[in-house]
Amino acid sequence: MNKLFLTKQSIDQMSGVAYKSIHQKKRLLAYFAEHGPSAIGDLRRALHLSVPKVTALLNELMEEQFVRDYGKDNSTGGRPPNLYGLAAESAYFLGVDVHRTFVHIALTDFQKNIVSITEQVPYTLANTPESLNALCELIGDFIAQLQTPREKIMGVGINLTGRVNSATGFSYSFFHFQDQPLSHVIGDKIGIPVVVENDSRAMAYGEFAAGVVERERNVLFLNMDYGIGMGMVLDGQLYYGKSGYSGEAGHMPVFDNNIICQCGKKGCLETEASGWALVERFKTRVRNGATTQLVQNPEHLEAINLEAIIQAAQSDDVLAIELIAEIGERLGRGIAALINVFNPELVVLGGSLAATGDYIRLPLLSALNKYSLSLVSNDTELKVSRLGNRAGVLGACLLVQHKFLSTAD
Amino acid sequence: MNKLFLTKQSIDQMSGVAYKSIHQKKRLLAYFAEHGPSAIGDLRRALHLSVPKVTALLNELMEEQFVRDYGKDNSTGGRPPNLYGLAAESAYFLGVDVHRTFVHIALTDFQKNIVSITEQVPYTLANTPESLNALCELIGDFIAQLQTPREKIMGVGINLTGRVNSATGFSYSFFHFQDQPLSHVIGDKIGIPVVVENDSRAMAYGEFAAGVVERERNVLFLNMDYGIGMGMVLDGQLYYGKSGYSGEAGHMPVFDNNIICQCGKKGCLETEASGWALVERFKTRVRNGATTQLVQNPEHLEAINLEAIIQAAQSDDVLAIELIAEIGERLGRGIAALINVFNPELVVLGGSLAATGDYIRLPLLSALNKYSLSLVSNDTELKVSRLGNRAGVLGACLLVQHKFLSTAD
DNA sequence: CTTGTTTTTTAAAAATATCAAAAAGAAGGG
DNA sequence: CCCTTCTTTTTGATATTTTTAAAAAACAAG
Repeated sequence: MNKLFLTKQSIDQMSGVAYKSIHQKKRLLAYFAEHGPSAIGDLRRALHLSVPKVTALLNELMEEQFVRDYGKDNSTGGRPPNLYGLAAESAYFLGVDVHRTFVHIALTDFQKNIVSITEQVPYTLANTPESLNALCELIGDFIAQLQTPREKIMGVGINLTGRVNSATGFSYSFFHFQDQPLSHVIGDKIGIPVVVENDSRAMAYGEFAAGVVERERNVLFLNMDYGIGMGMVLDGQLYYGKSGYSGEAGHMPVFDNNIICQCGKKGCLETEASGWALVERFKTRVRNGATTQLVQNPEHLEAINLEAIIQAAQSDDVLAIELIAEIGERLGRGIAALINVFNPELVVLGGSLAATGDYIRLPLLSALNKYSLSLVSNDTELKVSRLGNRAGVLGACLLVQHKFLSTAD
Repeated sequence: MNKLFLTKQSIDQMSGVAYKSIHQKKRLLAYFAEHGPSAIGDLRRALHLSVPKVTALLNELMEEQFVRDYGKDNSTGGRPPNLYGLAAESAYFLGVDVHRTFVHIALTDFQKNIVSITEQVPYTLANTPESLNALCELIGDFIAQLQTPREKIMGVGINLTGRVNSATGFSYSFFHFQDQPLSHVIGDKIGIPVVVENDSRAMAYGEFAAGVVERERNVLFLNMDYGIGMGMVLDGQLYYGKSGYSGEAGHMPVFDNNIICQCGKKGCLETEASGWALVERFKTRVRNGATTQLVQNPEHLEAINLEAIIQAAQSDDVLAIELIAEIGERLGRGIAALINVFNPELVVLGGSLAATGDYIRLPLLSALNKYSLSLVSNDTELKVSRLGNRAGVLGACLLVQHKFLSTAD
């Protein structure tokens, strides 16, 4: 039954009609994945095929269980068309969102529903083979506990921070121990094809495919955490750059300060407009006598970390709100630069700092008006992530689904 | 004969096979345009068609004069394959590169050769109907003087500065007098389909399709003139953004100065790293007593303009070279930001300032090392435009050709 | 000149589109 | 409430297009 998902080698050995048939079926499924259940007429127009041909393809796909009849659509005057769509339980996709101290793992069905999810599984990310093994075990455990039969899981998507080239399957910042691509290494261990992806890009895709993005085709997604990452959807496609290192917005040199960034350079956006900068500024203010819910004794600043500050802001801590606004204002300068360059329809604020909602969004918005060309920024909406901390793990699942239905070859 | 180039309306009325046949033929021609003369076997693989089908299509295209037999390729051991390619004289494309005080006009054949070109035609760009009429007359004069029959000119590409949406045909900064798109307005006047495009984007496409770009698929093109514009080729496609306003790199807020930019904001890249900034700094230095070939009397600074400074640098004027290096250094900061975001394979330096070659390129390069993540900038090459001041006009021609062969619908 | 290799042509087989007919509702009238 | 008419979708038979597979052709090398 799993005849649709093939390796690149087998494509060359395939006969012309076999290739064509698979290509057409994938295009049908991809159309369903993007547009939901559809009538034969729509499919015909979109794929430039005849009605009988589409009917035949759909019948085969229904035989293969990938497609299901979704009943009648509302009539437009005459006979109502039949709707066909993906059969939710015919294929599943697993996503793993790896953070420094925990992972999220989720399984989605063919209809993009979350079937099973475990969040905040304790895990320590380190660039060691042991850490990689531990990750594979966590994935194995998750699969073992599922109701879903293993062979129905068509792929596993894994998000990692740092430099990842999802086309080749290589991760350079983490787990780069072998000559083989990491995706193959893990894929061999767990026996399911693997796609590795950069975390911010996966989050961007999550919001794009199932989040706050509606019809927009040019979207910037800001992953605001301790650092600042960015995922970009341009002309409806995830953008990678030459070797998957795009989106390092946090290291744009936009300030004239002397703060040394993690990357070793000075003046990076991150040095003044990131979770890291927020924590530093918070500590400095407390040391200088500012009061906050978070700490009573200015000698003991251990309790101050990013999550704590975000929580404090949500409980109306004045200092937290004030400093988050400052961060938003500075971030606005960086985003203004990006808007001038990309002319996007939408900028999505994501990552842990996005949980502060309008506390960060509104100062950012006013900075945008200050720094970006008004004509350009009038084109651009600014929204807060809808998926929140599930953006990554959902993005991983959906990205695997997308890759399996892609006809790029 | 001109059956391949159709309006969008007629596509819907077309029968399925007619559409398919045109689609396939266009794909063949587009393949030739990109890869040059090719053998049937290559075409078969690239288009996923059978050999007899490709043969039949080629025969029709040869009948229609678009394709020509280019003789035998070198044998790989057995029978040598026949090469087919575009017939240079079967279709022509006209490009018009509009500057403030002059225009370049050129005609290219189907093989991307320049058939005829007139450069620096005096013309005054103003946002008035008269100026638009004058432009149309210049185009008409150019066509009248050609040997090429008018009906073989498949399209006219026109580059304008400012905000241009080439998909809809609207230009907003210039000639926006009617509700109709500008491309239709001009097209009706001269009787040939028109494509309007932003100048920097057209230049970027020129370098991409026939200039310094070889196999790179992610390329940033800097148009360094009085202002700083940018055209972007991402994943092998020109990037437009939501409404064709992308690439405003000159207005990224990266400096903390108080110089007010043309756009009304402060701190724009252009305020310190553009031809405009170069002229201002040059004047200031001369007023403060610096010596230069350009002026003897510091009271008379009229002779100082961008072209003069560039020429002075080329004749080894120390002040010019020094200030150009300064501009390059500052521009490096902006480009570093872009490289961090785009992870491109190549950044092309174009526009009039590019004529200074290594005088601007080398300081820029060292600034890049200072400001961008080394891993990212190691991926990126920095080259000077090959087409020089012909990038725009050639880009206009090639972009029209590209649009006419596109199967996007 | 023969043999080996690769490309091109050809004719039979398969796949696909077209067009006409049938089916499935919706709307309106008796 | 049922029947007729209207509209649109779906099906089926036929015509067309496309692929397949086998034969022929073109050239290189021995």
